Amino acid sequence: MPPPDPLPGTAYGFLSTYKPVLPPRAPEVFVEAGHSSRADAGGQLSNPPRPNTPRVLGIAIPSPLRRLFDYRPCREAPPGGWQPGLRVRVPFGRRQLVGVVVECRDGSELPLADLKPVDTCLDGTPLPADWLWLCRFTARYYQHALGDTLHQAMPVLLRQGRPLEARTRERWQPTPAGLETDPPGLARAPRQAELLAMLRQHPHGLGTQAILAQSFTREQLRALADKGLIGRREEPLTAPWKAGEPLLAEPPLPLNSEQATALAALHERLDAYHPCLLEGVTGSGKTEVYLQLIEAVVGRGRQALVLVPEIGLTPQTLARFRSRFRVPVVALHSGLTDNERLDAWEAAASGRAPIVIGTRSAIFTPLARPGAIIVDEEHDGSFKQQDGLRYHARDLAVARAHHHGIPVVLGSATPSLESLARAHSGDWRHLRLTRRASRHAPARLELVDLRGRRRQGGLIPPVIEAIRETLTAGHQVLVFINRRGFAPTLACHACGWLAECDHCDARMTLHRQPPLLACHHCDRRRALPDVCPSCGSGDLRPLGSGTERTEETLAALFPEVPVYRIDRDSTRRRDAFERVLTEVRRGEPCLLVGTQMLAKGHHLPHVTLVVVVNADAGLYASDFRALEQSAQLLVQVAGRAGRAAHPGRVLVQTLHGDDPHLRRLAEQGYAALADQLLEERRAAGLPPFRFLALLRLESPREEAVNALGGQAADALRSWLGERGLAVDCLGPVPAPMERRQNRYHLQLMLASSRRSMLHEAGAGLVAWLEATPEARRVRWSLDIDPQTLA
DNA sequence: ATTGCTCACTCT
DNA sequence: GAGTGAGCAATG
Repeated sequence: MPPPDPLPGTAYGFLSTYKPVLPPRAPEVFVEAGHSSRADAGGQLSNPPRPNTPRVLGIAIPSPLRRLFDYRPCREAPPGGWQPGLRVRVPFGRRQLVGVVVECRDGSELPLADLKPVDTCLDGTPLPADWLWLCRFTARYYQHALGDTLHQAMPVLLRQGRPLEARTRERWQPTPAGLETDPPGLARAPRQAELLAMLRQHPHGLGTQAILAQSFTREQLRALADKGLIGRREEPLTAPWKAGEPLLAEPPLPLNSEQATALAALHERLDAYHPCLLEGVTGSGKTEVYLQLIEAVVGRGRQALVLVPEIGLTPQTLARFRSRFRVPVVALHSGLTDNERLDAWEAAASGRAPIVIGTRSAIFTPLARPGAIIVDEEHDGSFKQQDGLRYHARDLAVARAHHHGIPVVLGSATPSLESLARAHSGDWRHLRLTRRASRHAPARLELVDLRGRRRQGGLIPPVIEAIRETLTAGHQVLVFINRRGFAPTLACHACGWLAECDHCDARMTLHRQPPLLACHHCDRRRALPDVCPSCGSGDLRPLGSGTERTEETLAALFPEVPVYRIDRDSTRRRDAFERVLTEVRRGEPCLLVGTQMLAKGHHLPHVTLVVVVNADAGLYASDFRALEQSAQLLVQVAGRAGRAAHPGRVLVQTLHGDDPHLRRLAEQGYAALADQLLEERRAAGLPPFRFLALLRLESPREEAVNALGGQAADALRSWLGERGLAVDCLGPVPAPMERRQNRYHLQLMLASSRRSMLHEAGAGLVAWLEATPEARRVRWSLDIDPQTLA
């Protein structure tokens, strides 16, 4: 029986039965461990079951090739027999690669004699089945090569063939002989006697690192061990938590009635697939609901996986989880070494780590006893990978929860329209938290009309006045401006010349620290010209404002108050950002100028005024998600204001103060705007009411992309017609920024209200591209459910 | 993706 | 005639 559709009506479920149409492939024959093999067929009951010995292994190779390669098993079979999920070292062309067994069969399209044997099997037991399932699902859903998917979903050390085993740490403790009074053999060894005395104070033993830190030596340890006075024990780095031991290190916070209702709803179904949208305004206590859900899940001996946006895995977030629980909280973030990452993966896979928290790629962490998946700030764009394997971790979380039959909670103050549509339709449970802990209603957005006003560093006089009042009252001000650098570009006032990048269809951003022109699309840099390169005039002026210019203006206007700038340029040093935040949390009046790095996640309790320098930048972008994303960002920024005892103000500068969308957001809030945007999306036939796939083509040669784009569109259209597929094919059209890094970008859009048809069309298109010689000279990629059309 | 091969073209 | 680089086919 096929599994129920995890996303009813919009079907991920069809993937479980879907077979690509082109190119023809041998049917997947899946021989599970312990089943049918010729060796077993004639086996006698009295014999122990012989390990499964297939004649052919279908192996996924780390390469972009969308097919398996067949090998013969090596002489030495792994202890449990040949099974999908085993890593093998294989000869591939002139190289040796680490691949993964995906199929165990008895036949091949090729004569068996033409197959090379596997070199060695690297695993005693297969990599976790849940992980393999997720990778296979991902490869099919995103139409990506399975070998590459598996490769990317593995920690680096596993890719290199390192065994998957728990790293251990040595612990030393006294033996019974060492515990007796006056053990022999130490009369002339005072340091050894001291070391033994120290170890006798620690009945559970001490780690080698701790002992060496006390300036004892390995020789002394070895000498005591040789005398039989101390013994060595290996223990895993992450200690297992045993059911029944106390789980919490500190008591849970009391819940308000909304939180209690939400938590009760989650408790109702902990043993089944249960997708929930937790829509909670900033400061309404979503995290506490997560923590108490995790408590219940771990209390039942299961594991919880928490996904957070890239920017959200801060030391504070982690500290909150770690201080609540006595059990280990394993964090997966970009700062880990390869060894640490492997340890974390192993701890999750073995079940020793009850709580795993990480960013996008953490969705591929195997879990021995999955109990719940939580996606915090589910609307955040960083959950979608934007190159290579273009997966969406939130969507995979839902598919994975369905596979495991466990709850999945998607939390946000500003849910994506996709998730809202599912919640509205009743497919997902909709839980709401509307009350802030601080009693104040969330700050309203006040629109401030920029038209015809003199601006200083992007700010108009009444706004500067409001900043002055707030600082005078002893509070902090956050100025949000989504543009790095000093000014968006440099212009010649004599001839109208603008600083443009040679390699992209984009203006170069003017920076002052250090002074240069930089392209934010290709990282190309140029020295500042003294005179206009076009007409020789000296009248070159910055056009518009970025963070540096606003910082400079504010520093000049308010010399008595510190101004902190937070953007990618100012926080390049690892801890710079954290240092500023620590300083800001002390509560002295100050000005914060920053990009969206500041808008997300950070608690800034002393900020009572938020200024948005220009709301229009994102609002009128051509992308169909621009409005949704701008609204989410504005609400997130506004959420920084007035979290403490003071209600906050949010001033939003705009040239379009009468824009109906912006008005609706300001007057009625995000949910009201979201409802309207959903209606507009429905009318326009856009997601979440129809599904998109975007073929991107890219080449240094403009003619090559244009020719291929036209051919692909023609081939696809006639193919769609033949098969009677209800899929629209739009384009080819140049990408919004056609030339980037001297490469030309073209795209072809596929749209359908039926996921299965879209998927079939995508598979057909990929097959055509793989069979078309011209496509080899153009870089192409198919983006399923594209997040942006850029 | 990576490798090795062929063919054409340059420099000595 | 050796040296180099673009284009291409194969990878089990």
